[in-house]
Amino acid sequence: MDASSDLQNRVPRKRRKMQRVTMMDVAKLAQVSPSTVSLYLRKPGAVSPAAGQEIARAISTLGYVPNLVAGGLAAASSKVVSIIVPSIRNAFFAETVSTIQSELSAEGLQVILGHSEYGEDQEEALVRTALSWAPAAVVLTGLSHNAETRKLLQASGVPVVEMWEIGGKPIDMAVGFSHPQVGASAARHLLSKGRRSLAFLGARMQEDHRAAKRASGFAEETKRAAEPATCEIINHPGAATVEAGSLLLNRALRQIPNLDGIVCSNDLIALGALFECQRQGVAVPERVSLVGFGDLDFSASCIPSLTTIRPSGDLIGREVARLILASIHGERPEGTSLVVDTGHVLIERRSS
Amino acid sequence: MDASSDLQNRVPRKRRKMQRVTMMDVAKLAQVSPSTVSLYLRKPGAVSPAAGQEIARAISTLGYVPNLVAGGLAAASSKVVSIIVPSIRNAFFAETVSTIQSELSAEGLQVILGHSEYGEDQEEALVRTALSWAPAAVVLTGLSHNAETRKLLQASGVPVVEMWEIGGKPIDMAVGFSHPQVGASAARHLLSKGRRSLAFLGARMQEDHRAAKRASGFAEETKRAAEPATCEIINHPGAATVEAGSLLLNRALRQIPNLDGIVCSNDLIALGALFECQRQGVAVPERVSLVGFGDLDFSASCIPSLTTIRPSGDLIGREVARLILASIHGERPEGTSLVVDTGHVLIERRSS
DNA sequence: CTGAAAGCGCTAACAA
DNA sequence: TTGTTAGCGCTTTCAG
Repeated sequence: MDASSDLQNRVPRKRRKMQRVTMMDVAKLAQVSPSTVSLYLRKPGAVSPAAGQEIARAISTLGYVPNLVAGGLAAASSKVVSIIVPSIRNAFFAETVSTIQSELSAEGLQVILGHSEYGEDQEEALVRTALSWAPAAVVLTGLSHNAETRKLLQASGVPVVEMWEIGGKPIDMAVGFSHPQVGASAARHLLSKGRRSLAFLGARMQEDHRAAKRASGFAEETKRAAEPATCEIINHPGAATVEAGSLLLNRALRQIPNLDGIVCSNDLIALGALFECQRQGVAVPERVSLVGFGDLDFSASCIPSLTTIRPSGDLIGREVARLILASIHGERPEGTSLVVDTGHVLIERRSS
Repeated sequence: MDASSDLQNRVPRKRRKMQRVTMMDVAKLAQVSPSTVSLYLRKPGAVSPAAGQEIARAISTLGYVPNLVAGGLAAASSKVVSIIVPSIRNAFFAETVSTIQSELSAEGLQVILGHSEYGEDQEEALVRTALSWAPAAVVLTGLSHNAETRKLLQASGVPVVEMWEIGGKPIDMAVGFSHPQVGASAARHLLSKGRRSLAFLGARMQEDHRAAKRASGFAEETKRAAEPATCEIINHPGAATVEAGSLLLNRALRQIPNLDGIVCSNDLIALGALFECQRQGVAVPERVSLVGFGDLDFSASCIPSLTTIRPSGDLIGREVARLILASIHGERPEGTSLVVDTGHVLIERRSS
């Protein structure tokens, strides 16, 4: 009897749409109104201790799980933050995403992830779906986006953080560092070591604008050098992998007879170049100095250890999270800049 | 003038009240009812061409973006798939997540990401929030979860896929391979090379149950060998990094005098071990054979190239996506097993 | 094929 | 502090 009546009113006829426990159920059991439960959930201190206790009990006996979808609709802004990166497989972005996720989940925010594969139109599509979640914030990678993307975001009024790059006009906020400056630092380092025939080995630079900027910053600085030095930029159209590093090194060796200094657009490429040098009998750093970018896991351990530039994806992630939380809490400081420069550090090791 | 008006409409005073374009607006402009628009959006073929055209025009002139939050609430199931991995920084999971994301986004599903840092209670919390999105599916890593997690998931009725491991009873569906078998394959390979003093170098095995299973599969197989062979398992409590590989190798060298065969619980550790061998003057493969796991980017390029076992995170991702889509479309084949074994392949290279 | 109507579960004024 | 009252924007019967 009891069971069947229960069944009837909880299981709507057709779709066995699973009798989810709602806030209403909690309210009934706790003998308060639904809005009190809602209030309790959002600001536990705002309800009387007695009521709070009842509600807490009801929640746990019923196994209530709040429905964030409904909450998001009612509040006109869901608790999701959409992050769009070129690729999650990339260790840099994985680190940043991971950090952002940790920081935001502590505040009850969820992370929705998308990857654009370095395509601006892909990115636009992702922004579109992102926006359809009425997100609390959107995080993009870099400052290069197509016009439509910028327009959509601007029109939405949602806080936007562009990360991993500064030096242009952000849509809203930006956290990162200057890529040309990274290239310049690398160039200065090699020049200071007396290297004069330089090469920049990059991958996918037709799409990866940030890598391209590191390359051009490098080239500029070389031109500006006190002593005359030459510099060539070599691009591998495919992904930035260890394998690409090997290929690029061989091309550089062929194209530049006196090659004595190399900057790679990231440490994976540098590792490949290092392995290839070993294979070709090119002594590092005696004959050729090598500088990477990223300070990945292996960079300190490889042989010789790799001189590299650390951008700190972790710090970027933390700052992104901080800006997002400030925006959400309405604490966007008027006076303070909404562009955060996380800088970069050149870590000198054996390879140079 | 222009700037100030721009500012005004971009930064609403306090709460972003924002007049979003709704389906209603589209309906009005297209002179049809909202439900027709809704129908058109879900099954364009089901409305008359004339109406369809009007609606399409209205959508584009208005710049309408559907609100998935509202849709999810009404449909009682949102278009999100929640994926919970131990860590996104881990290249294996990054690859799988990336693949799942690509496959699902083609079907209009979003991916929400969480990482448990190898903690079962953390995982439970993530499952709780995941469920509060009324997700279309939930993806977990591995088969080890606490009782509460299993209960929550089971009670929810949401399709669940456990990935990267099979060999136990899944909550619902599972895609992966047997870790003990991976360990056994590695053991057989080394034994076949005449190696008799073996070591398994692993990291974080107190939490990473899958690595621990590879280790025990390895140990079992060694015991079972025709010729007598010894095997030690050495664990590094911290994360599985290149650095850890170096440390572990040194410990192994110290503990096992005649050490001649090593299996690492992943390629990062193997790379660190390789570097350390080079530093210590231990010839690979002459004195010690080395086998990794994962077939990461660098494994084919390093010196000597690394013998490793490829689990194919990509294939796992594709299968996970396939099962999810089948579940959602209600095509779960009764007869077919809901456990997919993606197997593993030993790739023999120079290090053994 | 199209439209009217009834919510989905929750939040946020506002009133009490 | 608590309860009442409206929706949030969409999907989904069910009629027409």
